[in-house]
Amino acid sequence: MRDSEVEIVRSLPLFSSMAEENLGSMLAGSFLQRFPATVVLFAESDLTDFLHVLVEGQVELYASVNNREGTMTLIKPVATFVLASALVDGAYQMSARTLETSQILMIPAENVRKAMRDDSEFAQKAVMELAACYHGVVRAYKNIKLRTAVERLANYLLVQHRRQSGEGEITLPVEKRTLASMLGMTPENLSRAFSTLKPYGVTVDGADIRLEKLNDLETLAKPSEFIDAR
Amino acid sequence: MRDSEVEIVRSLPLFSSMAEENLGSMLAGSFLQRFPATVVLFAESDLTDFLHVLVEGQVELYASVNNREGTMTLIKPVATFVLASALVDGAYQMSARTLETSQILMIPAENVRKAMRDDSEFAQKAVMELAACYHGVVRAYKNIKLRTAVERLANYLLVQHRRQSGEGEITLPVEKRTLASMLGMTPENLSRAFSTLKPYGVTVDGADIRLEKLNDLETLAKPSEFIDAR
DNA sequence: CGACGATTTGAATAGGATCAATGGGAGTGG
DNA sequence: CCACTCCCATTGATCCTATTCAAATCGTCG
Repeated sequence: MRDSEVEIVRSLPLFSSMAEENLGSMLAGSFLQRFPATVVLFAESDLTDFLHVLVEGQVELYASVNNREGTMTLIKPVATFVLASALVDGAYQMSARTLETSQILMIPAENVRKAMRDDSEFAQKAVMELAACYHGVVRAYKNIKLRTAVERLANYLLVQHRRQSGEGEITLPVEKRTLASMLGMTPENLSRAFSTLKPYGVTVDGADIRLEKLNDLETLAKPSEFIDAR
Repeated sequence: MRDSEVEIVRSLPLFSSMAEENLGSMLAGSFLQRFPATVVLFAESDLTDFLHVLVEGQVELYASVNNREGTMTLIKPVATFVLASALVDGAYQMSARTLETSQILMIPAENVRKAMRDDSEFAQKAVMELAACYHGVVRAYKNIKLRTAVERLANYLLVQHRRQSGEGEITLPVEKRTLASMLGMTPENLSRAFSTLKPYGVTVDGADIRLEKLNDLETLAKPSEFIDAR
């Protein structure tokens, strides 16, 4: 591994306060791999070989039941994923695929578990990271359980607007069908949800969305600090 | 705190390998409290003062949006809850109420955070516990996102049957309206879901349920190792 | 016994999914 | 460069699932 790659890892809060030697030995046997789009990285039933660090590109975590499939979450660089699975030494619990060409640093799960045992600083950070992941899923769970499809879309748009700070204009970071799946609806229904939001100042042009009545949209969406990410 | 109470705490995997002195200092300032049924213990926006250990009774964790409300999970003795919130020193993220008269051991969250810093064994266990909690919510999320109401009920019945090992007979451990909320539907819809399951050998008599065609029910439910708890 | 809440049932409605057909881009190969 | 193909997105029609509103029944507890 190159120094620049080590730096990327080091820049993540999870690894920031790890002792140098422990970081080194954890990264031994790790490798950076490049994947094209649409590649399945692992299935939910696979044993967790690696903690993944998405360095570039985009990854979708999804789950399947029968022949239904749903997006659990989207990963953007730079971030780790499947930390919980890597730490408990079991199945991944979710499947993953690339949405774009991606670079992923793969750290052997066994190394991560060893690091947790040997480096108490890292264990602390792992606790914090896991707690944040946990609250993230709790938010997603509340979102789908307590809101309608239109409300979920409206809140999604508001969150994106805050993140992109685009002054009334945002660009969807994923294909609409992926967005639909993440929001727990069909692509058809997402189209209709956008139509429903037209009276609230939402206009759509491909992936470019204009939000011209933010106040009205907020009135509809009723965003909540305990569901919507900052 | 009495020795018997310390023993209860010690019996939980989370605290099992904690050094004696650390356990002692963590429990300093803790107290066992008795609550009647239907008492709100905290709201999702409250700052997390205590890690809770349910010693006896039953507790519901729930969330509210607008004036909609939904059960997130049910806690049964002996178990801790809101560990993640206690560790990160923020809001609870979920509200809690007792469903029955309950005894709850309340451990100051600050003590828990200190224990995590001081006791590396405890930090390890916290990681494992959090990872398990995380996977628990992921399961719940998949369940509600990928299954219909009838499927969720069918799988719930099968899980209860396995747990109660009642040879074709189970008893619902909660009121039907609470079960409905946990399964993400209205009480009316739960009634109808039970009716729908009649052809699959499910007969209802109050809280007593008989499952007379387990194979048919499984065919309908299509249980999944990665959604349904063991 | 009477009151209250839980549960059930019925009817109407709403929210979403499915099926089908059409339009639109992006990429491919001629 | 253009025609072709493929997949995404949209729209319409219909169906199904689940919620809402209303009313009746059942149980429990004071």
